[in-house]
Amino acid sequence: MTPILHALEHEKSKLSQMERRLAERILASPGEIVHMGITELAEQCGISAATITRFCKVFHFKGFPDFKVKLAAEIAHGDAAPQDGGSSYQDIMAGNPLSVIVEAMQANHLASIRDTTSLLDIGRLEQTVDLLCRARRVDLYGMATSSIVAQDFYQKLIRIGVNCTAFADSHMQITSASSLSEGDVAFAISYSGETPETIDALLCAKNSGASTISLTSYGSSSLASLSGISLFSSSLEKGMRRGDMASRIAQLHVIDILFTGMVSRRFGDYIPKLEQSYRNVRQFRHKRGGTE
Amino acid sequence: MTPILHALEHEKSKLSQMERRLAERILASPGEIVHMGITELAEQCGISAATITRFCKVFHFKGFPDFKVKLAAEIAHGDAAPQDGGSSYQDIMAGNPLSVIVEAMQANHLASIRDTTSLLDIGRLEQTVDLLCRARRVDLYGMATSSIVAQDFYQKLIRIGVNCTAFADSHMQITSASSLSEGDVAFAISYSGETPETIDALLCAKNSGASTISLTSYGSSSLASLSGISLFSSSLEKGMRRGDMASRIAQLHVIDILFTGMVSRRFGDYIPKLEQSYRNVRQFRHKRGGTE
DNA sequence: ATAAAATAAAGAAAATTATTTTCATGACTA
DNA sequence: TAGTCATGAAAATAATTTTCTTTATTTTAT
Repeated sequence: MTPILHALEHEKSKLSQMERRLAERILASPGEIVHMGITELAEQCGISAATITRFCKVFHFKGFPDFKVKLAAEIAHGDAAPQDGGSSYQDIMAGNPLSVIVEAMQANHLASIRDTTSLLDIGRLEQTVDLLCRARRVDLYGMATSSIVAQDFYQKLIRIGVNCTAFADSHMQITSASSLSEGDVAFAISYSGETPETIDALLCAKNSGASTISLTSYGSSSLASLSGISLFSSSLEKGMRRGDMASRIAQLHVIDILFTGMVSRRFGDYIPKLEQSYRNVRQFRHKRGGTE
Repeated sequence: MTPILHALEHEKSKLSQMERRLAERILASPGEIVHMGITELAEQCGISAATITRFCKVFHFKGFPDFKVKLAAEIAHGDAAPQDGGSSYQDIMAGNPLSVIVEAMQANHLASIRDTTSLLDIGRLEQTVDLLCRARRVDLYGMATSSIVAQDFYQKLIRIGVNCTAFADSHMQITSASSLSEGDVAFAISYSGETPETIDALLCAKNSGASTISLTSYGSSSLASLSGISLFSSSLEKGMRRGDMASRIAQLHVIDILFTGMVSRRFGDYIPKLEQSYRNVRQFRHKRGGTE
């Protein structure tokens, strides 16, 4: 199932009555929805158009048309792409031979990258790249698995001379967040979007006047709601226990896009720094001569 | 090419000037179009919105929104699509619009995962899983980008109670390697396979009697040659400057396979520990209650 | 060959339609 | 009993489509 539909299914229980009715209608025949206007859909569900718009915002779409386009892209995925096991996530069970695991893992990771790409909102990416390029200082927040992603981004950013930090320690995150100010950027990464430490840090950064960006798995989450720009990677089905594997790869995929976007935008500034950083590492090593 | 885009390409010559300009804009980056309003697109092409609507009708769509939804569905089909085996890596250039970067990045990452999977040697993977499951102690070595991968593996391994370390500091790596002995495993990760610090650490581990495993980009490298088991991720074409992006994702892909292989093999031992580790994190958080 | 008529292309403005926001109401909750 | 929440109605806004007009191009009749 596609991330959007999956998210609907998953969050259905948390929705209000009318919203649930809408969710059910969408799940019943997603293919129809994409060719409908908001009014038509509202009538069919016996609800108001306003509710539909609100519903779309809950799921972080810009509005109903945006929802339609993204949904259309995803359902298209679903019934195509059978060349690598389809884009559905495979659960990995006990006692499977390694060859099965390899296949399943490949299917998962491929699906996760594809799904993430189709969820991406170019406009938001642009904004994010913009903020990051301009930022006086960038704070990266993430715990556990997400701290890996944060550190990865950190390594990239310092190579192009962006003033940034990535603390794995939650106290340091807060401390750093408190000292941000306008023109700074706080970037929070979380698989669930509910990691308290990360939420706290982002809130703190927001209060300090920094721009806030989140990268979470798709679906409504606290972190996404309270951040200025919310970016998403694809989420996995419930049954899949270790969803953070694919998620982490999907998040790195987004990070790579952001970073490349930055470099591409400010080629002249960044590339020399990047080259220099590579050169310095090599040079230093040669000088040292492998001893020590 | 998708039917819609193909049709545009084909009929382009028969269209009028302004319509051709529009068709070209759409063909240039179809992915962007679906997220645009008619007005925005009109401006970008220097034509009027009316022309766009007319254009859509020529191609038998109900209107522009209808066109967008259909196009979105179609490019979703096509965007992955290197099932022809031609999994070629795209170079990412300066000044590219983000939509192009997104597509290129997706192509790269998908290709890199596919290629890596096909390079994998199941036998070696089995051996590796075996060694890791039995190991008294596991050392993970990796510098810079590869240290991210090492830390990721570290986080996974400690969750299932494997006694392991992942130092980013090269002195600590050596120190730790020196204290290994038979029955221990040293796992070295490096994109180039030539990182001196990592090579030193692995050599040291080998001298101490530990089993040695390397994970590098495909090709002959010092690290691969001197390790007991050498695993490979896909290597990129020369032209691609920042190959470490895709490489890192490919390496994580391998790590995921190894880890899942371990869990799958010793399901009874590992799963309870894994569950416990998740539970503890949650529980601890609740106790704390979000204060502090 | 040239002027008038016809046709086609394209934009501007008007009309329409779709979507979003605001506001008011009633229902449920603490 | 105040307060929050869900919801729809209506107002506001935005997007799209249609109509109308202009301009350029081609055709045709002289």
